[in-house]
Amino acid sequence: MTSPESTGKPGGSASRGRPRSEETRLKIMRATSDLLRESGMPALTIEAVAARAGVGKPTIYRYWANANELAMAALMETAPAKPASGTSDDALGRVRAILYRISETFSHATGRYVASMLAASHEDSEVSKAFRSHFIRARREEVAAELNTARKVGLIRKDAEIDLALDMLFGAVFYHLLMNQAAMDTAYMDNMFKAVMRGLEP
Amino acid sequence: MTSPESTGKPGGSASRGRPRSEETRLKIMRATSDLLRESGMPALTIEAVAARAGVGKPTIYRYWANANELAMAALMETAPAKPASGTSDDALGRVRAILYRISETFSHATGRYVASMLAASHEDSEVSKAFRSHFIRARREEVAAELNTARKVGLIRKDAEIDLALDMLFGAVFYHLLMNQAAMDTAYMDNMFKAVMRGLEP
Amino acid sequence: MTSPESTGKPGGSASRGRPRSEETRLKIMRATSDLLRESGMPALTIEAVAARAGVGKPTIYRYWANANELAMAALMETAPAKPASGTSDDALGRVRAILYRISETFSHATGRYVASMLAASHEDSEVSKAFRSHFIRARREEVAAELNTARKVGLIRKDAEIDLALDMLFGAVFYHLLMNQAAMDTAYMDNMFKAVMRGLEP
Amino acid sequence: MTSPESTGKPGGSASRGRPRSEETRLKIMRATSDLLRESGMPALTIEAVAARAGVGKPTIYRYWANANELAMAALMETAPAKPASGTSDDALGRVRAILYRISETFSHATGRYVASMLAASHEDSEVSKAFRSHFIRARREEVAAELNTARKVGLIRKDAEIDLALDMLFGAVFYHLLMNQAAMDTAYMDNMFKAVMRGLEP
DNA sequence: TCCTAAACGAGACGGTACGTCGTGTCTTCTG
DNA sequence: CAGAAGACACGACGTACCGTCTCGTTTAGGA
Repeated sequence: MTSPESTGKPGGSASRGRPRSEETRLKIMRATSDLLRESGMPALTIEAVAARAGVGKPTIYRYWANANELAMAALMETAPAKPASGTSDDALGRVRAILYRISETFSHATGRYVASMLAASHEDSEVSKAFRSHFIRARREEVAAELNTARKVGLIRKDAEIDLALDMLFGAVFYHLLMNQAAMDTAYMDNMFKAVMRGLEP
Repeated sequence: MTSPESTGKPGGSASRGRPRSEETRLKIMRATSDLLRESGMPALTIEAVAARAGVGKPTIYRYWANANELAMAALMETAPAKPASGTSDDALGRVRAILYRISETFSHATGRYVASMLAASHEDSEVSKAFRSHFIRARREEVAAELNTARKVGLIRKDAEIDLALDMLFGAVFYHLLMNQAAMDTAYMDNMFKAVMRGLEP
Repeated sequence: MTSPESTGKPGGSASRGRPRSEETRLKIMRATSDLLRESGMPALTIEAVAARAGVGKPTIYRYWANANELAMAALMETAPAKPASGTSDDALGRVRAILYRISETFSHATGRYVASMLAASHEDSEVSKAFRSHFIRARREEVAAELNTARKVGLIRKDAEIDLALDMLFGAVFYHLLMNQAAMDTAYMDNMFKAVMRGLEP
Repeated sequence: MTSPESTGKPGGSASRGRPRSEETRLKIMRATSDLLRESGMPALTIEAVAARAGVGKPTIYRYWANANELAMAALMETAPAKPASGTSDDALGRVRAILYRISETFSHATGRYVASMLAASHEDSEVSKAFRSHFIRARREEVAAELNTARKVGLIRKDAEIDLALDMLFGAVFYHLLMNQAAMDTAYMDNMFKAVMRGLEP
């Protein structure tokens, strides 16, 4: 999933030669995460990763095209999309929980990098797409599912535009993060959530 | 306003030596904008700017600390916060107009860079703050003023939380830009606006 | 012999990584000599050599520490210690021939640089030592051998101090060069030689 | 004598404007000597001298053309050609004393710089000539005078070539310095002197 | 069981840009 | 007006990484 070059090419010569070592990939990922955590993106040079991982530079280039992709890959492995723990029993409560979690995740050091990279990555490389999907699309669909449930149950209007609601919820969270460099506090989040819901309620 | 080091400072030794040349500063700004427009951020090296502007590298470093600050300064001079033209006569209409304008501005090439840089700039350098202020705070306050007017006139609830509304409006616009790499279309924007307003109306 | 870092070193890790390219070294030497010949020491910048040789600057620094060492290395390769051609059949005649040759060598453009560098180099780097050895020690020992022969044959005193004679012979030649910026003329050289010999003869 | 541009132009406009300050010149000389002593030639930049002397760079350039000339000027003021103290009463003894002194002078740190600069300076600027004259020609003529005296008194041959003898004496001293980076020891010097004299004695 | 092709470490290579330093010239203000 | 202060265009410095290459050395398949 992570490595950009699909390994199994059944057609052709069917993978001759020595296969890529999973251990090597792990060493690289580990070194990358460590460097990111300790010194941030600007210090994340291929050179440094190679030295730290005890790996040749070409080996890294075999897997990823540049430092950015490398960072994305590492962040995806390091910060897995953990499911919302301690779920409430009503759909809207669960939505709120998810938003809380997101707000917190992205307010921490590493999360900040993820946010920057999400905003800055224009290219549509494989890794870039995977990254977006991993960190946004996935959570977005999580919330979308809950809202659909809520709609079915009648908690929100039948003709409520889910997509719009998602833009507003996520938008507010991220914009607040961007502006204030900190997670939303509970009260503010609740207000925001209520305001959006007011626009959706029957 | 733009140059990071205020020139005046009558306190101290009252500006000894040859004063900095405004013309030089302009040449640098011009070269920077040109390079940004033609080839984008990755091509914006101090080296290239110096060559293009016919200026020594140290001169650039005298004014700005790195390529990022340089870019921000240039973008601020180049893309001035033009006031909303063709203003409607009702406050909410004007808000919508402003949001449209923002959405369009940031969907164009240069605007995309501005957005990325806004999201990516962690440091709180002087220039960085000015940049945020120039591109966001200013527009935000423009809208805030309109919403306050609307509140006074009774178009929205007396206890409506303006700040929250601003987060939602701007958040939705930027988040949409980020996700879809394009400006909101008219209909979508109208829906969004209506939804937020529904949360605020009396 | 010339390259400062001996390549062999069988002890240790036995030359890992891509080996240094002899061709590259040659390109650098060639460019250096050319620049020296055409424009002299002040024009011998690492930058210029790199450009001319079609080589990266770091590559040059991998081999030599600074422009001076680079120049020395190139001069050693370019101006090889050619043996005295047309040797006479008596030892003292051969000595005189060698001195002539030295006087001429160091009175030409490149030779002047060599002389300056010999006089100016204080440090005792590897290259610096090799340089001295190449241009002085070697010739000196050539002459020393002849004088020893002469002593055996009885042309000069048994207790003649060869080292002293060498200092006087070479000293006079170089000092004259230094003062007059030109090679000794034949007559003057003969006189000098005779005077020194008078101090040594039986 | 030292400053290349003669200050007192009595003819013409009779020194218009503020006259050059001797104090300024002295500050520059002092700073130059100090820097030379403390950190050597490579550290002797116009920039550093200006800063240390509390003087503007243009002021330095008004007096000297480059760092080399500046150094020469300072060395000439700092290391004055002190006359041979404790003179013996015979001419050859005095010659030997002078040579001793030279050998010692040029074996010390600053002297080494002087020697290098003597050897390396190709250009024939005003200062360069003065420098040579100050450090060599003067001593040379000192010795020449003694040798002429000796010739008159009959200590050396009537037809002895004084110039040649000077080349040999000074040559041996400087060459030895160059090769051994140290002053001649007494015994060696005596031997050398005797050997040259043997070539000259009646 | 060999053969062979790819992965791997190491590091040299041609480059590009960095940020700094020094040069020598200039411009402005102060004494 | 000389002189200090320092901005300026220029150019070289030595360093850091880039991404590619060439080595010698594993490490598995497929022959």
